[in-house]
Amino acid sequence: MGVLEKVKTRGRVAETPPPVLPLDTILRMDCIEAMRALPAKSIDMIFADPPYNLQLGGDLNRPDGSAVDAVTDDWDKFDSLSAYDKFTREWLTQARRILKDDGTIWVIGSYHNIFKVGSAIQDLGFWILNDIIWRKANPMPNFKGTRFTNAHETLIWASTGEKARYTFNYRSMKTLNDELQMRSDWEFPICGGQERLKKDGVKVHPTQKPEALLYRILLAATKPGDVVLDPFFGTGTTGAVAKRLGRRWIGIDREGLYVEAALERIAAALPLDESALTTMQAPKAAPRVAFGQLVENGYLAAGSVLTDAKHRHRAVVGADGSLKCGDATGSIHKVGAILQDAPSCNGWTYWHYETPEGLKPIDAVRQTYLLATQP
Amino acid sequence: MGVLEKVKTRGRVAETPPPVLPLDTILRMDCIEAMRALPAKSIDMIFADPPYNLQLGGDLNRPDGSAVDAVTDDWDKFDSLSAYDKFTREWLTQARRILKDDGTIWVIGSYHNIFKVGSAIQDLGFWILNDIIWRKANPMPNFKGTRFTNAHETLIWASTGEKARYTFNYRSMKTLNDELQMRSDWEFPICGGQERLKKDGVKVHPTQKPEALLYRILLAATKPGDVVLDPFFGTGTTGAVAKRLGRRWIGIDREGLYVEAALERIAAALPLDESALTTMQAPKAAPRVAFGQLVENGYLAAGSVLTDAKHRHRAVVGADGSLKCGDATGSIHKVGAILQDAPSCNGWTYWHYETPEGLKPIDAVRQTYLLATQP
DNA sequence: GTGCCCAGTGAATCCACTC
DNA sequence: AGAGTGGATTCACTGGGCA
Repeated sequence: MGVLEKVKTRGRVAETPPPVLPLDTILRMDCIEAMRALPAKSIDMIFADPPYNLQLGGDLNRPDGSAVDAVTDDWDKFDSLSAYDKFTREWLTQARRILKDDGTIWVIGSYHNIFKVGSAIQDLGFWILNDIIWRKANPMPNFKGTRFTNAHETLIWASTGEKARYTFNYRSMKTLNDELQMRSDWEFPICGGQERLKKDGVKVHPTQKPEALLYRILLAATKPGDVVLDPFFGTGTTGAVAKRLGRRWIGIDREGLYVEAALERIAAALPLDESALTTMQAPKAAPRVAFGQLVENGYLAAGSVLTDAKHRHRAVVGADGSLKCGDATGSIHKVGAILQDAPSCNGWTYWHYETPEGLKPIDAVRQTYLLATQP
Repeated sequence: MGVLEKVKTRGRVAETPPPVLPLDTILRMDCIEAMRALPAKSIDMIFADPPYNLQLGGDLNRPDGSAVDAVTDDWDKFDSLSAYDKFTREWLTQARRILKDDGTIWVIGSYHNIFKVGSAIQDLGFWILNDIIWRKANPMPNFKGTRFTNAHETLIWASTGEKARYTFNYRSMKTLNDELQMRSDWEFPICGGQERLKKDGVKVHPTQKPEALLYRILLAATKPGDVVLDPFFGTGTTGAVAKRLGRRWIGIDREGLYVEAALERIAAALPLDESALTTMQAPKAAPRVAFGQLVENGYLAAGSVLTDAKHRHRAVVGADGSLKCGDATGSIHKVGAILQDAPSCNGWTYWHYETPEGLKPIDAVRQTYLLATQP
C-alpha cells in the first residue's frame, strides 16, 4: 500500500474488536476493555483526552445571572482522587502495551487531572519528551474574580522509554513556525463557530477539541499511514484530522450519541491531496554524499586548499577525500573537530573554498553534485 | 502596621531556628529539618523552587561546538524517581503543617518534576487553585532538533484545603494587566543581565529566578506584612522581592555560598515606593503570526496555489505551511528568496492568492486571522 | 555618543547508524 | 552491545570592542 494512498473509507462501528487492527473504525466500548483486546505493539501514536475529574461544586452563574454550562456528564464522575488515579493507571497500562516500541502518547488535561496523569506516565516507564501548553486565545473568564483566568490546558508527550526512538518532524514544525523552532507553548482559539458540532442547536460534546490542535500534533509526531488511536474519541476530532492528513485512525467511545456524530463528521472530512502532503520536508530527502565522491568525480581536486570561514586554519584535500592540516589528518569532520578541540564538527559547513565571489562552504559543492546526479 | 511600611532589616543568619518566628532570616540548614522546627500554622505563604531532578545525560554542545553549562550540582541528584517522590512528600508535609489555615503554597517546576509535585500536593490534601505557566521570552533552544523548544515552566498555586480561605488580590492583578483579568499564562524573560548574580564573572546559582516572577506572585497572593517562607532560598530572590513589597520573609538553604550572596543582595534591595510599583509590568507580547497557523486554522487550505504579483511563479501550500515551487521548498520567505535569487524576502507581501476581486497578498489573510483571534 | 559586529549564554532529561 | 564515525543542529538577549 502506498504511503500516500488516501483513506476514503466512511468509517465503521463494531461492538467487539476484530482480530486484525480495526482501522478507521470506532469501537463502541469501554476504553480499557477495548484496548485490552487490541494486539500488543500495534499502534504508532495514541492521543488521549481523558475525563478531567473536574470536581465542580454547585452550579456556576455568570455575573448577569445566566448559568454556565459546566461539564456534569456521568463520565466525569469519580468517587475519589484515588479512584481517578486507579482508572488513569489502568488505561495508561493498556496504552503502553499496545504502543509500538517507537510509538508515542499524547495526553491532554487541566490542573485537575494532569498531575495524576503525568505522575502515572512516569511511574509506568514512559519517558516524557515535552509538556506542551495550549494557550487559549479566548478562554472563559473567571466570573467570580477568585482566581487567575484558567487560560490554558497542558499536554504531555511521551515515548515508551528513555532510549526509545520516536517520530518528530522537526523540519515540518520549524517550517510551520516561520523558520523558528516550534516552542512548547501553542496558541489556538477554543473550538467554536462552524467547527463546533451541534445537534438541535446544542453542543454535542462539552469538551470538543479544536482541529488545529490535533493537526499540529499529528503533523509533528506521526508519518503518513501511521495508525493513531484515540481511546476517548468523543466527537472524533482525532479521526477527522487523521483522515485529512493521510493517517489511519481507531477511536473508542461508549456513548452512542458521540459515535454517531463522529462517524458523520469523519465521512464529511476531505483528505488532503498528495501534493500538499509531500511538500513536507523529510530530513532523509537527500541521499548521503561522501566527501570522497566529490574528489573522485572531479568536483574538487585533490590538492585543493580549504579554510574555515575566518581563515584560522588551512587544510589540503587528499586524493582519498581525506583532509590534512598540520598533524591532523582524517575526514573533513574529524579534522574540523580536532582543530576546534570540539567533540564533533560538521565539515560540510565548517570548511570553505575560495571562489571569485569569496569563500563558499564545501556544502555548496555537494549541492551542485546532487543537482547534477539526481534524476 | 502601615500598608507600605518598609522592612529595613539587613537580614540575619542562624544555625537553629529560634523559638519565635525567625523573620527576615536565612536558616542555613536542611529544609525539612528547618521546617520541622518551625511552629505549626505560622506562615502566610510558601514559595518553593525545589530541585527539578533533571537527570541529564552526557555533555551537550551547541551547533557552534561550544558547551552548554548544565545543572550538575549535587543538590539536583536523586537515586531514583521514587527517592525524589519521597523527598517531595516529606518537605510538602512539613510545608502543610506550618502554613496557616488561610495560607497558600506556590511551587515551580518543569516536566521533570512538576507532575510528581502536583500529585503529592493533591494527595496531601492541598487544593489546587491554579496552575500557572511562565512562558520564557528567551528560552534556550533545542540544539539538536529532537523535541519542541522547552520554553516554559509550570507553577502550582494551592490552598490548604477545598474550603480554605486564601488571599487573592484580584484588583491588583487586573490593574497590572491593563484592566483585563490576569490569565494563567505569564510571560517574562529569563533572569540575566544586571539582575543575574555573579561572582568573579561566574553565575552564583544555576537557576536564579527573575524578580518579576516573584513580584507578581507576592503581589497576587499576599498582603503587606505577611510572612513568606522559601525553603529553597538559593540567592534569595524571594527575600529581595518580599522586602521591596513590604512582606516579611524566611529563607532556608544549606549552601553557604548562596546564603552569603542572598544576604548581600537583600541588604542592597530597596523597598519600592508606591509610584514605582507600576513600572514592573512585563511588556505585552506583540502578536506574531506564523504562516503555518493560517493553514492549521483553516484560513488557507493546504494545496492552495499562490503566485507573485506578476504571475511569474506558482507555488503550492503544503500541509505544514511550507511552499513548493518547482524544486524550491521551504517557508514562504525562503522560497520567495530562492526564486528571486535574493538573500531574503518578505513572503507576506510577495505571495498572493486569487480572489473574485483579483490578486491579494497573503498578508490580508494574516490580518483577517488577527482580527478574528485577538481580543 | 552611536551604531555595528562578534562572542557569550540560559533548569536540557538534545543523534543515527554501522560494525 | 559498545565503540567509532558521519554529519545535523540554535534563539533572544547582553556586553564589550571598535569604527
